[in-house]
Amino acid sequence: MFSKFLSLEKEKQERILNAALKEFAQKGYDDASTNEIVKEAGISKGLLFHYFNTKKDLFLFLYDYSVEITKTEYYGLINTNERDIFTRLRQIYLLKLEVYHKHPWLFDFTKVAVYTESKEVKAEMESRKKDVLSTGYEKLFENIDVSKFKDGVDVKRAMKIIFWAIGGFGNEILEEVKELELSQVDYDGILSEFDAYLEMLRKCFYK
Amino acid sequence: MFSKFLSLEKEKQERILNAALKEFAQKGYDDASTNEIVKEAGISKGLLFHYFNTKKDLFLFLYDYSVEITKTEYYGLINTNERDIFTRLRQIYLLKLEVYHKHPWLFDFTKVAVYTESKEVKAEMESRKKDVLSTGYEKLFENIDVSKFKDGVDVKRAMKIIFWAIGGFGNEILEEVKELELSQVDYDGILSEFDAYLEMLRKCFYK
DNA sequence: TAACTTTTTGACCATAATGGTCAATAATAT
DNA sequence: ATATTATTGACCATTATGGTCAAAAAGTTA
Repeated sequence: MFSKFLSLEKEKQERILNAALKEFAQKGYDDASTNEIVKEAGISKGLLFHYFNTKKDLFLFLYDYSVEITKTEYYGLINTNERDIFTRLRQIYLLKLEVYHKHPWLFDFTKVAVYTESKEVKAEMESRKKDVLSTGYEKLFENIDVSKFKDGVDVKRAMKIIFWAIGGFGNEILEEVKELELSQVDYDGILSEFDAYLEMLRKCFYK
Repeated sequence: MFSKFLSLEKEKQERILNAALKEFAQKGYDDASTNEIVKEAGISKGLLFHYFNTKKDLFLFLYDYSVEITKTEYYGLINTNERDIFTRLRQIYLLKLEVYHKHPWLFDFTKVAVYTESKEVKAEMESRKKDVLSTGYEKLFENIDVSKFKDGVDVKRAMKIIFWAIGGFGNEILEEVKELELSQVDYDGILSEFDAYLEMLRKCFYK
């Protein structure tokens, strides 16, 4: 069905995909404009509809594509054998940073798609959401070794604090990094800053 | 200039204001529709333009209104004499929850307004931003008593962690609470949950 | 070279939505 | 009953929408 599109060179595919993800992520299904997408992607109107019949088909293709990427490049790579929550979350956030760089609008798009209220696509989204991977949020905390926490610490709450703190740090970094090229990012600086925070939290909650 | 609008009954004013704040907050200046606003506010098209000449005037009025509210009902009420960071942030977040309830779209709108790229209003926003109140973020941490922190703790980082954790908690609550009526909100439950988190953080970082 | 296939274009549709107007109606005050 | 004010919504020109399609450009095969 999308074979024509899929046999394009990767670079062009990505350009179109990114443009479309961005537009939908920013405006939602109804308000997203195919004109904007083709302008941003640098292709003609006709070509977009040549690849993806309709706006709706494009949207649903993007969703399936996003789920696939999320599975193979994010959730699928989370190592649930790592039972130390700090090491685990460290790994996960580095992963997320990478995915973010390769697909800057993927997470935003997924969120918009899942929560869309648009009549045109809601039904299709609803049926897709049924066979979705476990939310991932659960996966973050799956099989964590709780015996490492100090006695008397409410582990659930502690994990939430850790989660929020890392999320806050992550968002701050993401803001800074969003515009930059991968090569411009000071990975080492970010990492040592990150580790300083993890170390503080470890001292707070671990034995 | 907006005297006609300002002499309306408060209830109607609020209805119009909230509808407009919501539409602009959700779609940004360019994509916001005055038709949507009047529909949501339950007034006729003509009336909106009778009160606020143009879409642009409405937008700028809303911004000034938002700044005013933020000043008088939020930043202005922060007690910087309270030097304990936990007590301070506790107070601030309760305040924020209240403002959120009275004006659910105010914070989102302000953000959208400040970051807008729309040609129609960018210049006016730029000049307004100059004489803006200190960002508030600074005010959160102004005059905090750092001597209460454990020796050897990097206070700056600790405060960030505290800030992120509270922000995370706050957002979670906001999500839950957004739709509800003020009377339906289980303030006591939220508060005791909040206090449990604050207590944990206090144990982490205070002497 | 020429014939044929595939990819790509953008001017062009009907339709719908946009910000804004204004004569006319309804509500209120005198 | 008259004058004033508040409110309506059909209407306007303009712009944007998702989608089409004949034709041009690029690529392939001979």
